[in-house]
Amino acid sequence: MAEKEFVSAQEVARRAGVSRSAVSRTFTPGASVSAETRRKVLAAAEELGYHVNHLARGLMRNESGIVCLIASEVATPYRSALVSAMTQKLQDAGKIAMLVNTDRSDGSVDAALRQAISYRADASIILSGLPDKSIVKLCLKNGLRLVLINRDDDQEGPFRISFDNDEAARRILTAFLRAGCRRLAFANSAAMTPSLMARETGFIKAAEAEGIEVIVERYGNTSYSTGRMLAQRLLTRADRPDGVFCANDLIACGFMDAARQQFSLSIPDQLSVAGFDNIEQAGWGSYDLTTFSQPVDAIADCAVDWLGVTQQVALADPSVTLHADLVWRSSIRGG
Amino acid sequence: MAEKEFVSAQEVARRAGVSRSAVSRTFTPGASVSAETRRKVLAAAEELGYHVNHLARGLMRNESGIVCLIASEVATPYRSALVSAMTQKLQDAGKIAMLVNTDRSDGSVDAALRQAISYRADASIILSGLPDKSIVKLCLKNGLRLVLINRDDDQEGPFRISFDNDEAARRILTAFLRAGCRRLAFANSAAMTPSLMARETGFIKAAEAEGIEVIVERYGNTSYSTGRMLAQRLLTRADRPDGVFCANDLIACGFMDAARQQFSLSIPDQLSVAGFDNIEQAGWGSYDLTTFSQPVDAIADCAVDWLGVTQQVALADPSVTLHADLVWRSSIRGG
DNA sequence: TTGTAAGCGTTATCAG
DNA sequence: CTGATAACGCTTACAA
Repeated sequence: MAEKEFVSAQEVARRAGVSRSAVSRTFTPGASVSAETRRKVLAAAEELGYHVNHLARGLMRNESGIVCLIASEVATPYRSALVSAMTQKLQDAGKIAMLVNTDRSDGSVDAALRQAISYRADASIILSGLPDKSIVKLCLKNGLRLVLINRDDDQEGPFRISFDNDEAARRILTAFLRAGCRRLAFANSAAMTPSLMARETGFIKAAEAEGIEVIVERYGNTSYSTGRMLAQRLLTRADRPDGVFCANDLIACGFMDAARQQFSLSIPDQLSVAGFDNIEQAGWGSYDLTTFSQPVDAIADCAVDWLGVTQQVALADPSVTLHADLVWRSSIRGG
Repeated sequence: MAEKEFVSAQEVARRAGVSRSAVSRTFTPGASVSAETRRKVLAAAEELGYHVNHLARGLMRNESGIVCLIASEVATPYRSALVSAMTQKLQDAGKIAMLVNTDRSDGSVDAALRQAISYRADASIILSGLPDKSIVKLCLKNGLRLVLINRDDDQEGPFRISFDNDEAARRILTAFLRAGCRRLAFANSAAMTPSLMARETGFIKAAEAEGIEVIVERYGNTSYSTGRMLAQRLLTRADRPDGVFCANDLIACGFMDAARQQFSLSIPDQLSVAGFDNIEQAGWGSYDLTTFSQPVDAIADCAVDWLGVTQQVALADPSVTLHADLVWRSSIRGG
């Protein structure tokens, strides 16, 4: 069984008693075809279970309808929220997402982009990692649009969407000071991606302007367990910090759990904590974390809108900086 | 700029001074081509930035290399872990994942399958929801393989992977009894998907066998906030339960937070809680939840292996039941 | 091993 | 509005 395989426009045409071009036109929005022919074609198609072959269509039109999503750590709350929003918006725009997981190797962003080229994707949205300059040039030459999320690098060509991390750092500093914190720390992973580093340096600079020195600790990957480890390191210091800005929410959650369970600290009375991302768990009762929201829907909208724009315009405005809203909860003592 | 578009095998052939079939063969594993020609072709391809057009290749071979992942609630911890594992394993098997988000509408699983047919996907893996019988038949007729995850329905045709929920229910009942719990409850969402219902009925039956009646509460969707709401309902009862099996971890986390914060209950001293899925957060310090692990890697392996199998074998063994391991943590009083 | 030629299922062009 | 015909870029007999 099952050797019959797919049904083609040819067969539909025969069945409906029309030419194959009539069939094609019926399934091409805005093509001129009479209501009667259309009806006959649709009936025959339904009966036979015909579906336009997007492979062949993409071959002809040089536009596959595929958009490649390139990401690592897809199971992470923030990343998965982004993937979810992206797939949704792409579908709304009539596109379909191809998801490439780059967890394994390091040069895999480049490999992912080659996949995108091979499938003649209309665009690639890079949610994590950074492609090599040469492959970027290759993509652009091939008409494959590139969107870079959360990368403040000075890459040429790709459309870049990122957040104003400096501004966020300044705002959270003010909040810490108003809460009466005296010894501030920044809890970072050792990943040193642009956005993480921007938060770190932004926080340090903002504190410097107030004459305060920030204790910085970096360790491991950007995860919950890293947060616990950072708590271990920061809270055993003689000059124990009383206000900690964590590079993201995952780290903050780990930090809070360790602070409470291993150091019996009360939050926010003895320790104020802030995070970044506003992942779902930040709103959970055990954390109720003050953090910055990176509105994934806005990012997705922004990216997908840009895909719909003409090439001319696309090249004109190569980047966008969004603002991260401060979500005030109870992990910082109220002013 | 960028109007040059993609480079074809034709151009590579010209550049390398060989026929276009030589180029094709060079990129077809196991085709007969001399080392010398191969070298020339590879050099020319590299120089020109040639990439095989998978659209055209798929058209010829009737095998696109695309596997469609159909899922709702992709941002959820369990679901995103599954998506991550699936994409990884598919890539290892030389396939590529197309992700279709079915959050929006209800009949969207069917729509997603139509997409899969249109792109001539080699298979579709349905992570949530249930397709209509007619579309399933259409897929199968078209040679599109179907995998159904966590669906114990009596669907014909698709390969089904699910967990032994009954067994899990029996085991957790034993644990509750050993912990000295007297009044048991099952906290479920109103989604009533097969796996959720299997856990519920399995738990009820197991308790019945011991002469115990289970309080069942169902509410809303399968989420953290539902867990809080269920705590509200269950913990205000006159016969307040002291052992609660939650349909999944997300519900359990919400339940625990509400139990502690709104009812000042100590877990596990005054209340034992168990969940299902073993999402990352179940292991976080604030929850340390006893739960069942649904090993996403095993599921993904199982699904992807089946895709590689010949059609004959594929039809022979239409389903697999995996065992969910009990992950013992501190949310149930120790025996 | 190599090249030639015939498809794969579309869409776009161009007469009618 | 409709139908033939020529691409699109590739793979695969078949013949050399």
